[in-house]
Amino acid sequence: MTLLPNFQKYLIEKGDLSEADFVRIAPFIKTKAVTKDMFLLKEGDICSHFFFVEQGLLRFYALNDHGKENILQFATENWIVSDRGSVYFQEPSAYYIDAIENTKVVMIDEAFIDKVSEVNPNFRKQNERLLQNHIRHLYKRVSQLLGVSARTRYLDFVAMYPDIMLRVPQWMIASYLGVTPESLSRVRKALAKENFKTY
Amino acid sequence: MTLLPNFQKYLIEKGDLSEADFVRIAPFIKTKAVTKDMFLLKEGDICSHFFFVEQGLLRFYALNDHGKENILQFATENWIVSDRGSVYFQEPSAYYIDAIENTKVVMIDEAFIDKVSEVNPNFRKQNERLLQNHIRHLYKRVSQLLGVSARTRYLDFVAMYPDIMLRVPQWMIASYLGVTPESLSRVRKALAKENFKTY
DNA sequence: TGCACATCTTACCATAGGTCAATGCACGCC
DNA sequence: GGCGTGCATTGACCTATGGTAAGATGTGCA
Repeated sequence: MTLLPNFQKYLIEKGDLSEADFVRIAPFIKTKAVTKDMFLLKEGDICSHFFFVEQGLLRFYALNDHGKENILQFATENWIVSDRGSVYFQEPSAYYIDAIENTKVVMIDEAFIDKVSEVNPNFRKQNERLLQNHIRHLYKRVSQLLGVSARTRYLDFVAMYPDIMLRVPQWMIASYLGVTPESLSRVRKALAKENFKTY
Repeated sequence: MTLLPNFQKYLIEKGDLSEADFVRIAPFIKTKAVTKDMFLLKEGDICSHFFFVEQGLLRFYALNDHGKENILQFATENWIVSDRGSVYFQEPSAYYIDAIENTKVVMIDEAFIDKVSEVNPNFRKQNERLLQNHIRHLYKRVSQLLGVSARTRYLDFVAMYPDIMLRVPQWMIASYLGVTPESLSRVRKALAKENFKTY
C-alpha cells in the first residue's frame, strides 16, 4: 500500500485510534489519484464516498441557474469533502467536485466507518465531534455571507486560509466569496492603495 | 413528567428507539419553558445544551459589526438548534438564541446522548445521519446566498417554509434572507404586481 | 374608544457590486 | 522567439439593493 502519512495522522489524532488500530484497518483503505481538472463528482451522479485529501487540492461547487459556478468549499490536505446528502440518502447530487491540483484522496464509505468503529468504538463519537465542528464552520460562513461586505469577506478569507490563497487562481476566490472576479480585483486595488499588505 | 409527543416521536422515528427504550430514558429528559423574547443563549455564554423544540418557535442569530442581526436559522417543532462549537469545545458563543413564541424545549447534552446510545447502540449511527443531513441543508443555504437574487431567495423560502412565513414578522424573514426589510417589501410588491400568489 | 408602539410600505437618493469590453500580462508550446 | 490561451486589471455604464425618512396600517392595551 502506498504511504498515507496524513490520513494515518488524522485517524490517530482526530479519530482516537492507536497505531495498532491503524494497522488493522489499513487493508480496507481505498485510495484514488485524481489529476488536475478531473472530476470526482458531477451533477446527477450519486455520490458513493467521502473524500479525504491526502495530498493536493479539490473544489466543491454548484452551478446556478445562469450556469455560473459557486464554489462552496476548497479542500486541501486533511480535509474531507463530499455531497453528504447523496451518500446517505442515495439522491442524485446537485454538486461538482474536481481537482485543482493533482490530488491523492482516500475513499471513505459507510462500510469503512463501520469497520473503523468496530476496531475502536470510540471512533464514532470522535467522528460526531468532527461533524459538529463542520456544522459550526458552515454557520460561520452563512453568517459572513449574510452580514458582511465583499471587502471584509476577502480579508477574512486571507486571514483564515492564507495557504489556499496562494494555491488557487483569484477568480476562484471570487467565486467562493460570492462576487465577480472584477469586483474582487477592485477590492484588492483599494486595499493596496491603503497600504494593506497580504504578504 | 409533562408529555412530549414530538420528542418521543422524534426519538422513535428518527433515532430508531422502541417505545420501551423511550420509557427507559424518560427519567433523564430535562425540559424548559421559554416565554416569548426570553433568551436561551447570548453572545459570550458557553452553550451547554442542544435545544429540541417540542412546541413553539426559536431563532438563532448573530450580531454583525454594525449591530445588525443576522438570523441564521429558525427552529420550529422538531428542530434542534444550538451553538455546537460552544457545546463541544467549551468556547464562548458568538450567537444568540431567543424565543419568537412561547416555547417548550428539551435540553440535550452529551451525557444524554451517551445515555440514549447506551440504551440503543444504533442511536449514535442514526444521529450521525441527522448531522450529515444538517450539513447538507447548510450547503444548500450557502449555495443560495452565493448565487441567487433576493427575489429568488424569497420565493424559495416561501416554498420551503410556508409555515414559518406565517409565524414570524417580515423583517425577520428579511434578516434570514440577508436583505433589508425595505428591500423585501419591494420584492413582494413586484411579485404582487405580477400576480404572484403566496396563498 | 383611542392612544401607543410595532411593522410594513413608499419615495427618493446613494452606493456596492454586476456587466461588458478592451487591454495587459504571464506562461506553455510550437 | 512568437503566439495562443487563460487570468487579472481597468474603465464606462447599469442595476439591485441599501439608507433615510416619512407616512400608512395594524394590534394590544388603558
